[in-house]
Amino acid sequence: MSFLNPQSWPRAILHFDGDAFFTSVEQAVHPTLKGRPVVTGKERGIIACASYEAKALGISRGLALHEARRQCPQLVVLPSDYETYSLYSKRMFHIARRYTPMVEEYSIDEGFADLTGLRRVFHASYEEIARRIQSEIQAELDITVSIGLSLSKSLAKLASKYRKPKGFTAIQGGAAIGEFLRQIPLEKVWGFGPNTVGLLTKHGLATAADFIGRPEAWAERLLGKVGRELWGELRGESLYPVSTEEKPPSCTISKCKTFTAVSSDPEFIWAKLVRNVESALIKARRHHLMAGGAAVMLRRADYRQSGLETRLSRATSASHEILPVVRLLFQELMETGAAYRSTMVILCRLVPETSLQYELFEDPVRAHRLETLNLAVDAINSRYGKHTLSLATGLFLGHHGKTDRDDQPIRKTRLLPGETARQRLKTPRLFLPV
DNA sequence: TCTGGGGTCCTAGGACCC
DNA sequence: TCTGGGGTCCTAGGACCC
Repeated sequence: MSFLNPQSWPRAILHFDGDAFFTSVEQAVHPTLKGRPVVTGKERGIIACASYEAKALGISRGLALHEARRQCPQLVVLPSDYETYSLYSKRMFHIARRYTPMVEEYSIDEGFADLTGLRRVFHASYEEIARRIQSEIQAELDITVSIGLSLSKSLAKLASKYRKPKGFTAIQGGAAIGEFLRQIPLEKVWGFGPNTVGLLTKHGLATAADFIGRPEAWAERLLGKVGRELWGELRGESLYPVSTEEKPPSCTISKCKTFTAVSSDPEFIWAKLVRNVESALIKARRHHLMAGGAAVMLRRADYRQSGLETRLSRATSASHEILPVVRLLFQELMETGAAYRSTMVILCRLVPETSLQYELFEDPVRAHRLETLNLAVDAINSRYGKHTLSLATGLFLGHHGKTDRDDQPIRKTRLLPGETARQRLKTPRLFLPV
């Protein structure tokens, strides 16, 4: 094993991480909140982010609000304001992009930048460039970030978390890496979750240094591809590139909601599921996406989960088209008498909206498209019959309580216009209960 | 964490074809 | 009809992330 020459920066990867991002933005926008214990998450009753002042009083993320208020009566509780957080996020990434276009927006409050090769351009060391980015963010946005600078994304991310808030940690080459990783317990490593940590602990490992001290082949044998890659990343080999690609609109949209109390009432549970479907569809339409498949998951009182998934005969974002399908899945899944605590719907196989269905049913009709739309309606009606849509809706309304998978009216119904025999709704498949 | 909500990636194994 | 090998596609589910 040969660590890299201490003076060389084969790669200079920066990770910047907003300190208590949501509450910091709130304090920047409302300076009177500075120095006070602030939390966000009012709308959900659970703390989404706690300012450092709140953390100092023992308030942490995930805590129930009533509990937090009891502990700390002077707590300032705010609803999440994602619009503003996104705006600050954009500004933060914009500042990083003054130095390089190689910036990855990893999440709303953290990102990577590949600074490799910029020393000459800015007549500055990588540390100086990183510090400039850090101080410009603070000066212009009035929020702080913690910085990690190292040879790979995994190391940079560990470094930025090492000192917070407003931290600056650079780990370059050789002995520095080994020394640093000796202080890092396995569970801090990006990519080691509870299961992996458990496995590694069984093999006698405790720190990230222990991990990279094992042979590469050992890491790969035990943990597969991810294990080999992390092994290299932690030794300073940059294997995960900083990706500037805009995240393609996600392939799934899911909505889940936990009931305030568990329920075994099918009508109640169905109503909750319908709400999930509607909000998932609203999101889909906002992103101009249509779902080509749908899945339903129910979580039982004992937290076991089961679900069913199906493809749609064609993509849609119309609730009157999706709900009958979801109803089928729900009926198949719901066990009479069993108690449930949450429902989830997943819209999958999302594709860009082709606009016809959406325009037709959801939008105010625009005059210049009227003719096109009418033609389309005529075409659908003449091809599939005027009951095409009412069949689906009636199905949803009229078969309450039916749970037979071979339910004839359901199986035979042409759920969506445009379906062929091959595309017909497949028999739902069971997800294994967890 | 006694369990919130929204995602991504990887892999084993089955289906299907030649 | 059975057997075998090999390739590809798809899916379910695990694990992990913020």
